[in-house]
Amino acid sequence: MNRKQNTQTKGLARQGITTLFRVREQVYGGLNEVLKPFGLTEPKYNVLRILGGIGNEGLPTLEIGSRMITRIPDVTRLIDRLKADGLVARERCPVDRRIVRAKLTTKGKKILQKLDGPINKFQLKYMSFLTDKELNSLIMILAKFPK
Amino acid sequence: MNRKQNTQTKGLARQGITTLFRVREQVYGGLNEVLKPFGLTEPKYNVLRILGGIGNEGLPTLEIGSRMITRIPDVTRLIDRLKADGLVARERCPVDRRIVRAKLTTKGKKILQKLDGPINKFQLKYMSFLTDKELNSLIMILAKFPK
DNA sequence: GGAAAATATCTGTTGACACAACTATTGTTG
DNA sequence: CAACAATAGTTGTGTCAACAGATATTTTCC
Repeated sequence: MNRKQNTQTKGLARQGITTLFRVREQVYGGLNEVLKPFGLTEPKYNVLRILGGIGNEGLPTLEIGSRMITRIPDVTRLIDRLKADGLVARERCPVDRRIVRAKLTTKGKKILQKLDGPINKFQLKYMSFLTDKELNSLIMILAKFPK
Repeated sequence: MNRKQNTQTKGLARQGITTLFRVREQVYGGLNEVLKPFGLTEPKYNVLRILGGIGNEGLPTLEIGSRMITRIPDVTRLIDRLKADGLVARERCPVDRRIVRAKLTTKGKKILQKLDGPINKFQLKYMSFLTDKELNSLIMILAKFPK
């Protein structure tokens, strides 16, 4: 009986992980479709959203990296690309000259605003498969995983 | 009240997606750590697992692609790499010469066997944060999303 | 105050991914 | 049965990601 339980739990664990991966892939694809017409990818959008959520003073490179959902080891060149797109600007901190802060340009702020509607629509669309109760459960259950 | 509800749901939808992404990232990272000592990545392992789950006759390239969890547009070169590792073999179907089947080599089968323990351990480790009931709920809720 | 450690970022390089165009083979249809 | 469409894979090309090592600046500790 103990063995049976264990076998069952094993199967469930596998199934849980597989389903988690599959659904994430689905939602991730949907997000990238929303972003594509704007010339953005998920990691790029991630940075913009992080910078949009704070004040006008910007954030140091590593701080951006640590706040990202998708772990990216090379934030420098991700920001290089955003800079090439004209969406962020860089400035070296005068107090501690090791630090480089990135902040949104006007163009970056505008694109975030323009994304607001489509992103909201996307979020509601993909979560519409769940009732509010299920959505709450999902969040609660996923919150049990350690950061 | 309707507006309030709506705003709340919006926030929940955002939170649900963010948490989903974050947890997947965590688990995905854990999986890749298990695979790394074996010279594998998640997509590579994914292919091996798919080929291991069927008989000895192998599967056509596109069929492998459609069964993968992570959507990969370029299965050909993924299999190229697995072939270079000596883990899969290719053979052109004599009946329909458009089709190329990939199948596990002995080395590929062996590495899957060697992975069996570590992968099981990994799965149980990451799902140990949940009770069986929560794990069941998670699977049930995630199953509501369309394929 | 100067050497060593720590911090913050950048660069080089290699391999992997993404999108599109291309080839080869088979199926369909007038 | 010839032409066109459909199917199955492959290849070309540019971009991106991953890992390691290098650089610049500040902090720490004798």
